[in-house]
Amino acid sequence: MEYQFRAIEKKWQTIWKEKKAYQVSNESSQPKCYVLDMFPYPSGAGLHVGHPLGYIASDIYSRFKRLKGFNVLHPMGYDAFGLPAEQYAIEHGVHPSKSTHDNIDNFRKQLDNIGFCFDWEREVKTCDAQYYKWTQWIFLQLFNSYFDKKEAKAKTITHLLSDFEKEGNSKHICPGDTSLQFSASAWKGYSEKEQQAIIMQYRLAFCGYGEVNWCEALGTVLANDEVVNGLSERGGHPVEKKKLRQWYLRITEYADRLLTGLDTIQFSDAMKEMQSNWIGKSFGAEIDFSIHQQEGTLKVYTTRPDTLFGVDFMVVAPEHALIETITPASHKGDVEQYIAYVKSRSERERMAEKKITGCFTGAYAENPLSKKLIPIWISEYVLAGYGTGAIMAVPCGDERDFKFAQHFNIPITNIIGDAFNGIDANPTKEAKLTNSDFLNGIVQKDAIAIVNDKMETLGIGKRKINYKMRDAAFSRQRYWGEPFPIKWINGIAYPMSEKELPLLLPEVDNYSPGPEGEGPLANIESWKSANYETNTMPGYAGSSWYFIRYMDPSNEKEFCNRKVSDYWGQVDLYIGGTEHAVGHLLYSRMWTKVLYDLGHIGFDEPFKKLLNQGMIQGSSRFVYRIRGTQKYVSAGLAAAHEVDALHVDVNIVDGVELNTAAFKKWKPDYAKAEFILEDGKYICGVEVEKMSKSKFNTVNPDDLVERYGADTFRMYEMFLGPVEQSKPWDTKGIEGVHRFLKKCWRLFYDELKGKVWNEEAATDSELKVLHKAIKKIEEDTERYSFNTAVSTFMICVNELADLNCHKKEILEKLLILLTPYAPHFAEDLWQALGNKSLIVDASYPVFEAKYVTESAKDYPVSINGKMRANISIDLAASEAQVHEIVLANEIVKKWVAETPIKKIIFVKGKMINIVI
RNA sequence: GCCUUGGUGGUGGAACUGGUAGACACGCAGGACUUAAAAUCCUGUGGGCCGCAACGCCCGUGCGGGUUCGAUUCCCGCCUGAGGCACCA
Repeated sequence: MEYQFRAIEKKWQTIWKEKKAYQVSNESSQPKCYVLDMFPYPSGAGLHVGHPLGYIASDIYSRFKRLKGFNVLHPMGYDAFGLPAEQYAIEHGVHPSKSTHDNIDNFRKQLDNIGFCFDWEREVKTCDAQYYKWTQWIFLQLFNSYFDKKEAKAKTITHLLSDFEKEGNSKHICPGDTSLQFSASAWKGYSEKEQQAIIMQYRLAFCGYGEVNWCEALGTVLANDEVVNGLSERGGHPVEKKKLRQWYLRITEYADRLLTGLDTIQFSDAMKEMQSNWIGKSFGAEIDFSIHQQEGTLKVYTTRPDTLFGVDFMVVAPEHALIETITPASHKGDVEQYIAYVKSRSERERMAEKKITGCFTGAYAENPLSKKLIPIWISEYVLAGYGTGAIMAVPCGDERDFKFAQHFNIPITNIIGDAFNGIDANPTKEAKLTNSDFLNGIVQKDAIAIVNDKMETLGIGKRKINYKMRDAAFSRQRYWGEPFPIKWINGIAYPMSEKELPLLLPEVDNYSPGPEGEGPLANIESWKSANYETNTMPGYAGSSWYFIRYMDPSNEKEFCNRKVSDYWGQVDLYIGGTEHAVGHLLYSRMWTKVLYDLGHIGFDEPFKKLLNQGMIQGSSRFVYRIRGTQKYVSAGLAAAHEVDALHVDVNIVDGVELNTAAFKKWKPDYAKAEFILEDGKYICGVEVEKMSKSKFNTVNPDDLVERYGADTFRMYEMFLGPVEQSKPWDTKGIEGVHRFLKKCWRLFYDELKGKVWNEEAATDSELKVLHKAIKKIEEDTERYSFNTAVSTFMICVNELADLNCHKKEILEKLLILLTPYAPHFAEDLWQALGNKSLIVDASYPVFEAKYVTESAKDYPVSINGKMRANISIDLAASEAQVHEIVLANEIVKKWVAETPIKKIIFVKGKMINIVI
């Protein structure tokens, strides 16, 4: 009987479904284990081979834990709101809800194909009203809360208001405007509008103004992804910065807790490093520079107040408010021209730029200590969003400042003596200061406190802790997202009541943007007249709390019952890619902390352990559009033109040759494409990069499952390499895994004889093979080393085949070991062996050391670190005996010869090294 | 540019805490079975050198240094691939 994988897999998938084999209860006497995948965005491209990598890993771990006696929660759902569905709607006129649900159906089919043990009764879709009702509810919690600095936690606004009534805001520094101060009586005297404007400055979800990528020609705001080289990806129109009203989350208030919380969770060091760099806590000072012969001060933030006497120029961000007032008429033209140039550039371009650009404002600041006049420049490398949007430049100590000074011939003051060589800046803190008045002779790092004290005494500056992280923009001028439960009346944002939720996303027939940069909802009469907010929430809203909803997915009264969330608690294992390091993984941590602070849940970190699956990379194909035209030039000729490389769907490319007819049909934008061919062909560019729908380089797993079966596919994805490691997708090698399963099958069945397993008692050598495998596979699974577990299975089966072992006693245990990896295969043979219950309900075999103990070890013997011989020595032998045995060995004698032995290193159970 | 991370045979990878580099596979070559193919099985397979062979020797984990009895593993410098950089998710 042959291994009929397709029949077996279909059969067991049906039975599992009928028996509800993977349904999980919220009540159990067993210990709980919550294993979670980052849920997918259901793209039109369907599931690609990169998705299942993490899902297979989590599935293996879940099944393993279940076999080990845990009550395992392992759910799946869809992150279903987002830009691509809307894009698709604009291009094809299909309602995002329809395309999203079609995509979800397709995803579900593909997932089911692979045999995951998800409890589908807990499925969540972020675009379902019954789900986003609670996303809106959490938004209201954020809107109705502020961050109390003394208690370092979120509290409801009512606390704040009662304090305002009693004592104004003396106890509550305003996070939105630190200079804001008012008394109780002033507070009572404010109009409602004024009061609401102040409260807004405290809310954790608040409204403000921010810059967006604005495309005038399309009349819409574009995502960074939709902008290529300053032009819109659709149509190639110019894009510039525009200020719009936006919602934000005041995540900066949580900066410290997000930082310290990292110590309590098991994320990789790299991940923690990334998050803490993103938060970017720094200790520095804010210093006020007065403007020469003018009103006003220029406030800068610096981490190096010790270098204050070395300031040779100031640089302000092109967006800085002061520019307007300080620039004399003589310089206005140049300044305006420079600002216009910067407006066309993305933040990324500005930061990555190697070319030095800038413009002198014509104004001067005064050094608050030395009174020296300092020219004020504008440059794109200073960003408005960080610090005060202005820096003091110290060329001798900072590389970027140094290059800037050189480029614009600004004289450099040396304040670090010999430590500055005039060729490179030296960012040291260890040099003794020179040219620095009262600081001369003091080591820089010690001077920091001295300068800070002095400035605080003189009132020209003060110590300041700063964060690189900014508040998170939380609104989109789009249709396909959660509506805000907010009504605008007389310019005041009023929250809707919980009873009015969900505020349903209305149907529209046209997804084009509204007037003045508003979202499509602004085009709906009834929506506008009801005064609803016209923005929608961003993609990450729904994904910031979905892990909680899985615990209690159909609760209509609460986002999650407290008893239930207390039972499941933190996610024990969370698997997903590092690309979410500073987005989703920070937002969801913040939401969890807010919900915890407000008493809705009992844990303040969502994920106890994070495993970062590597990216399965795709092999992308590119076409090259000559800038500003609809001409596409073949890869080999692209160098001769100024071109933009655009991703093209790998499925309309044969190898590297583009199917030009399919390309024209692919997107309406390309319908009028003209091609410049080489040798009659259009050759595409190739690059290995992240597999993603937006790069059109996805490969579908269905064909592989069809050809080799789900179990082979599962094991192959694991066998590819460590789950944390990124690798480009390649199907070669899948045969080997398939052969392994067939070989394993033959331990049970012979093609001619049929069943070959027997009831004979196992021999010592068979038990040794089994128990070696139990130990290694259990350890490997526990430490997520699934690739080496797969090779251990191979070794085990190879050895059992060599021993001609067909004994049920051995094989039955092997099947349990194999269950997490190849569930259909294991289930089928388990039942064939006569078991009545499902194999997922079996218990994991227990390793017994007595079967694998060895009495001797083949020691590698090296001479001066080079391996020369292998000598088998009894493990009980004493060190002296070992020396004797080794020195008596012929090969050792030959190498040592007459040379005196300096020492012999003996590591018991490991190796022997003779030093001569 | 900044942050993070990787680089080991023809290929994917193994070597878990500094202790036999290349497990397990793929591919390739040769062979068995077969009318043939598929499937299956067996043998070999990092590079080089000496040799009929056995055996043996040298080199070898991106590159250049260092620490150590011993380095794929630790340290310093460099080259290079990937992910992220705040509106893709």
